[in-house]
Parts: sequence; C-alpha cells; structure tokens
Amino acid sequence: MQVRRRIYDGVCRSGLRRRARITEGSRLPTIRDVAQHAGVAPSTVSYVFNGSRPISDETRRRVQEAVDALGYHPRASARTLRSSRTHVIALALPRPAGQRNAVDGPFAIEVSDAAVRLGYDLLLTTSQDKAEGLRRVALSGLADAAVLMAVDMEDARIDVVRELAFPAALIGRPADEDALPWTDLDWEEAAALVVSELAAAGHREMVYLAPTEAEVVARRSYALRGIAGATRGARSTGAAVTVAHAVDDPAGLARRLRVLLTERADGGAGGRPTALIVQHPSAHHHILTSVTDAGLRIPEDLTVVVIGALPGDPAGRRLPRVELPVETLAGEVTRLAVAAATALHETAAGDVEAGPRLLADAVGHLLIAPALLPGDMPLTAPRA
Amino acid sequence: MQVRRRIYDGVCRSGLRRRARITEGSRLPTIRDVAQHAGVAPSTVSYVFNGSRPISDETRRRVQEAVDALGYHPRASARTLRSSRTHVIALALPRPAGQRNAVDGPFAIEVSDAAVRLGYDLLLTTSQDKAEGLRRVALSGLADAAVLMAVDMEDARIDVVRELAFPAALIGRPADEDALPWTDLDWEEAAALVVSELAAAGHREMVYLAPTEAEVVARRSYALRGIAGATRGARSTGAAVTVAHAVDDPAGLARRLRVLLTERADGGAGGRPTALIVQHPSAHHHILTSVTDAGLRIPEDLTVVVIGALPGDPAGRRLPRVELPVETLAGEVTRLAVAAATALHETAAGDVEAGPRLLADAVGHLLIAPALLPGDMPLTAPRA
DNA sequence: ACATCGCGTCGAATCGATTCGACGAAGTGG
DNA sequence: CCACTTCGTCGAATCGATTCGACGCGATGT
Repeated sequence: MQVRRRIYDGVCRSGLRRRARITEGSRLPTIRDVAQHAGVAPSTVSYVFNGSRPISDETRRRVQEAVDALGYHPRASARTLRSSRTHVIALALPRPAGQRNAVDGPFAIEVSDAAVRLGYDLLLTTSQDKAEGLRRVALSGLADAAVLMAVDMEDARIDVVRELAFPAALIGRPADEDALPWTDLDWEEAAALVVSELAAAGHREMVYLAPTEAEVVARRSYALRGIAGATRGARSTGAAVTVAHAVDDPAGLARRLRVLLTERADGGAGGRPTALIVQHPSAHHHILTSVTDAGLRIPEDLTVVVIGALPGDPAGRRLPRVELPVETLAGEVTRLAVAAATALHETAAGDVEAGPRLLADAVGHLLIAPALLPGDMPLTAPRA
Repeated sequence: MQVRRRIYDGVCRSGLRRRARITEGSRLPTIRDVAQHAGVAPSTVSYVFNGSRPISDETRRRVQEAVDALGYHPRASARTLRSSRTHVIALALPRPAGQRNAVDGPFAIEVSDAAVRLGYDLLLTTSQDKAEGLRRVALSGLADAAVLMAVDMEDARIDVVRELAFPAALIGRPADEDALPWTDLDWEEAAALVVSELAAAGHREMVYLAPTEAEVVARRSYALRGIAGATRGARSTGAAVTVAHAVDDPAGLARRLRVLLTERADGGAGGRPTALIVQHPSAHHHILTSVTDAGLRIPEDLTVVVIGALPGDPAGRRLPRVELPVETLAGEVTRLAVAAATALHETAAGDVEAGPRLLADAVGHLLIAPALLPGDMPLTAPRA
C-alpha cells in the first residue's frame, strides 16, 4: 500500500498522469508502472511474462517484485490486440430454449475445466442460429478456437469455421469425418453392442428408445448413429428391434412405452419386447419411473439398458449401461481445439494459404469404444 | 454464396491489401478499410456504429454499404482496449469437480441467453478457488460484470468484487443482503410453506431432505435458508420435521431414506413419517426410485414434495412442488449485473470515489415468493 | 589483437478501435 | 448583417500490451 502510494507520487510518469488527468483518480497499474518500479523497459517486463527472450535472474527477480508490489495484472484486451491471441475458447452450445439436454451442463463445465488447465478461459455461446453466433465470435476475435456441441451430420458450422479458417473441434462425429477434429463416443458401436449382448442373453424382441424426433430430423449425429447401430445389431443377431423416438414429457413417454412394450402385437417373432434400450439423454433420469408408470416391473417384465449415461450420475438404481465419458471427451476436444489454435497462430505469419491448409491437415479424432457396464439388474431375458 | 465470393475477389480491398503487405495475405477488414471504402474518416464510422454523435443519413448509408461490402466486423479487443468495456459478463460457477449440481447447466444457459439479449457474451469461469478466479477475471478486464452462482451466506467473492469495485450480482441471497444485488427464490418461505401445507393436510411427521452435508458446511445460502424454513414451519405448525442431508449416491440415499422413513422409532409424536420434502437438486430426478428402493409406495405410504424443481423437467411423475424459476432469476440477475456495469462505466470518469459508492447504492433485489404447485399425487396424509 | 557471436536489454512501432477538440457549414435570433 | 449555436465530420491522441530491430558487452575463436 505504501509502496503503491510512493510510486504514484514519485516519478515523472505519474506526475504527468496527475496533471494530464487529475479527475480520474487511482488507476490499475500498467506494464509501464511495473517497468518503472523495477527500473527496466516495458518490453523487458513483457519478456519476463511470456518468456520469449532470455532474461537474467536479477532482472526477473526485480520485475517479479515490482509485479507483486503493485498488484499488476496484464489487461487482456491490450494483450489480445497486439498479439491476436485471446486465450479464450468459445463453446458453441446451440440449444433452442426449452430443448434442454441433460449432458449440456456437465460438458460445458468439463470443457471449462479442461480449458483452464490449458490456460484458457471459456466463452459460452448459446446462439439460436447455430452458425451466425459462431461467425460473430470468430470475426470479432473473441476467441482463439471453438468447441462445437450438438453436432449434426452435416453441420452448417463446419462450413463457417472452414471458410473463416477458424480453429474448431467437435464433440460429435459429423458425416465428413476429415473436415475437422472431433471426439465422440462410438454411438453406433454402442448400440450394436448392447443389442447383441441382449440377444446373447436371450432377448428376441427389443425396443430402442432413440432421442426425440426433433433431434433425428435435425440429423443430430449421435441420434442417427445410435439408430444405425441398433439396426445393424438387429440384422446381425436376428433379434427384432423396434426403434422409437423419445418424448421429453414423462407422462407422454410412459404412454408411449406402454404401447411399445405391452400392447405391441405385430406379426414379428411373437411375444412382447423383453428389453428396452434407452439412448435419450433426458430420459435416463426418469426412465425407471416411466417404465413403472407403464405398468411394467424391472427386471421381472423388462430388462432396461441405458446408452450414454453420465458417469457418477446413475439413473436411480444402477442399470446396465454404456457410459458417456464426458471428462475424457471434453478434455480431448479442448486439447484438439487449442492445438489447432496454436498451430494456426504459429504458422499464420508469412504464408497466406498456410492457415486453411494447416487446419485441414491437423484433424485428429478420438472415437471412444463403448463398454457395457453391469448394473444391479441382470441382462438376462425374463423367460430365458 | 455468390455474393460472398464476389466480395472476396472483386473490390479494391483485396488488391490494396495484397500490395500493402504481401507476406501477410488477406486480412480481416478494419475500420480504416471501411472508412476508405465509404470515403469518410474512421471516427465517422465509429460514430455510425455506436451512435454517440449525430450522423447524416447519407453518410450512414454509405458506411453501412461499405460494411456490408467488406464484411466488416469490429475487433472486440481493440474496442475494449480503448473504451474499457468488454460487453462480456462472467458467470462464476465455482463447482469443484465431482460436485455437479443439476441446476448449474440450466442456469448457465439461461444467463447466457439473457446476456445475449442485452448485447453481452458470457464467460464461464469454473474456478476451484472461488475468489481467485473471479479476481483474475476482474483484474485482467475480461468482463464488465459478474454473475455469481453457488452463493454462500458469507461469500468470499463478495469481498473481492467490492474491493475491486467490480460490478456483480448474485444468484442466491447472502447473509448481508445489502452488499450486492441478488435474486433468489425465497427458500426459507418455500420450506415453511410446504411444511405448513403438509401439516394442514394432516401430516404430523415429516422428513426434510436438505442438500448434502458439504453444501451445509460450506454455508451455502439456499441450503441454510431451506433448513431454517423447515424448522420454522415445524415450530409454527407443531409438526415433527426431521432434517436430513442428502447424499449424492442414490444407493446410499435409498438406504438413508429407509432408515429415516421406516425404521424411525424415536419418542416423537409416535408414528413414522408420512411426508418427505426434497430440497436437494440432484435428488429430484431419482427420488421416486430411491423411495421405491427403500420399500415405500407413493402415495400410499408417503407423500413426496419437491422444492426447487426445474420447470419443465419433472421428476418422473409430477409431484407437488415449488419450482425454481430459473429463467426469471437468470434474466433478472443478468439485468442487475449489466445495470451495475453500465452505471459504473457512466460515472467512473470524473469522480474517484464514485465507483464504489455507486455500486454500494445500486443494489436491487428480487426475492421470488414460493408457490406450491399441485402434482398428480395428493398432499393428503395416508391415515388422515 | 580483431572479427564474431550470443546474451540481455532498450526504444519504438504497432495492433484497431474510441473519443475529444476543432472546424466549416448551415441555421437562428436580435 | 453579425454573433452564436447546432450539426456533421475530421484528425490526432490514446488505451496497454507485444514484438522486432538494434545495440552494448563480455566471451570465444583464430
């Protein structure tokens, strides 16, 4: 405190300030204040901070001391303006109001944590218009890279970031797998795995509860791939798998399940379904209640398996499930985004075409193989 | 598409750029490019954008045309550096890893939406060290204001923002209600209301399932206030209310509930509890399953009421509940934060002491009165 | 002994907006 | 008709960092 006062009174610069702008009062210290306090040039202080040139121990110590004494913290905007690095990652979470998804929050928090670990902050953009919000963030230079959630098979944002040569990585596997780096659970394999395990356990009739129809119509990647996997599993095992779309309203879901699970009487392999596979994230929590509401007992009447369950957030009783490795996916996608940003920045100077080319080359993927975890309930078919 | 292509090939800009700095390649247009294209001074373009001085219609038109032609978008960092406004709000969500809370995600998304509506972006900061992350954001000038979640009764962040004269608003009601603007559901009144309604419906023995012990130890505002309300309700109605802490593990929760709800045999008013009040956000989803696991039927054995339920995200069957008005709270807290930022900025120049004083004066609150919504289940006590 | 090199530091230019004083032109009142 | 305000615009300073060329100096090689 005393130190600060001394500085603001003593040297030429502050006197200059005082006279120039007496009305503004105390001001946060700048790099020049630090330099002056340490008796070095501002550039030297900068080098101490970002280590881009060698600094003697003595100078480093004096600068550090000045920083501590003044409580100096660099202004992000000034840093960014000059260096064109923001140290911010944008998380594009284009969820129309009312279409909440149980995984959004956990993903956002995990991405934020991962970003912090890499020295980045997270800008959360929840634009209705998926592409436009992202374009704005990129053009105004608010972030160095973007992490895209809720990825569609053909996602408009992919074109946007490629056109702008903006570093981005996806949580979700788009149709064009080489367009951008991405990470995802192998939903198709997960669904196929669950179907075949259930078939092996004796189930012949199953219901696959996919995400809502809206998600499918939007061609959301995980929804289509899950359904594809279920279909493939049915083909390869010979089991009958009815694909149904979830509804967000639990009462409606219970009604739909009743129809699907009890009143079903088509000319298939005969009996009613003995297994229910739930891929809809928002249904995980209350699926047991909905099933109960539909008049079915678990496991006596029905085996229930969940795909995409959040680790550590089990749906009441622990059902057999394929978990969504949120932390791994979030960590990796953040790493990919940061890597793309770093690479772009390092080679951007001096080569016009380097940026886009680089971004196109640097695509890495992480496709996580599904594992079927046991729950308290057996997989075995009731009648098997 | 065609338009865009034309722009990138045709106009003076690309030619000019090419010549000026051939090694750097194409560069995003700046305000000077726009000014040149429109035949005006850069400052005039700036005035067109932020309307701080009168501009003739003709000039406005020409500038707008140039902006469209060049696809100009102002750089946020330059704007911030000069004006010291970021148009960013920080959302401080200090959730230690593994302590996920079901309301965090929805709140974050609603605050983001509200911020966008007010012309702000949202920076999500999930620092472990509550105060330090916020201090860093404030000092580095990453945001104009902060919205604080997970508020404790005596929250360290309150001191930080006041010390730094940093605009902030809370989602949660701290002990010192006049320190900062805040919005909250009246948890105390909610709990008292539910207890008294249940008592009126004939219940004499109830269990109040409060948030986890960790939340209570941290003196989280909503947890303490909920418990206080339950206690008050018990006193005023004469009903026996046992306060219990939730555990995040559903199996453990079921076990605890079994003890609380069935094996309880103290010398109270006699019988076992007939009502369960659930305030723990993460238990809402699977409370029915946990109760069933504990061997109890609803509503035959037990009446369950939920406090702080997310609207539109019912816990399976629709229980009687007090909803948490996420959208209203998020919208209002964002408005408060922005108002504080605006006020501070407008009066900061010219008066040294104005900032802190202003922030202290401008505290507004929004305390939302609870409403007990009916569910499919009756409130009536089984034996009443 | 002299050219060379690397280390550590400085000074100045720069990033791209905002903002303020000034100024010509047009309008207004006495 | 002149003084005075208002309108619309310009030019230049400024925000606070980074970054690059240059430079002094001691060590090294021949």
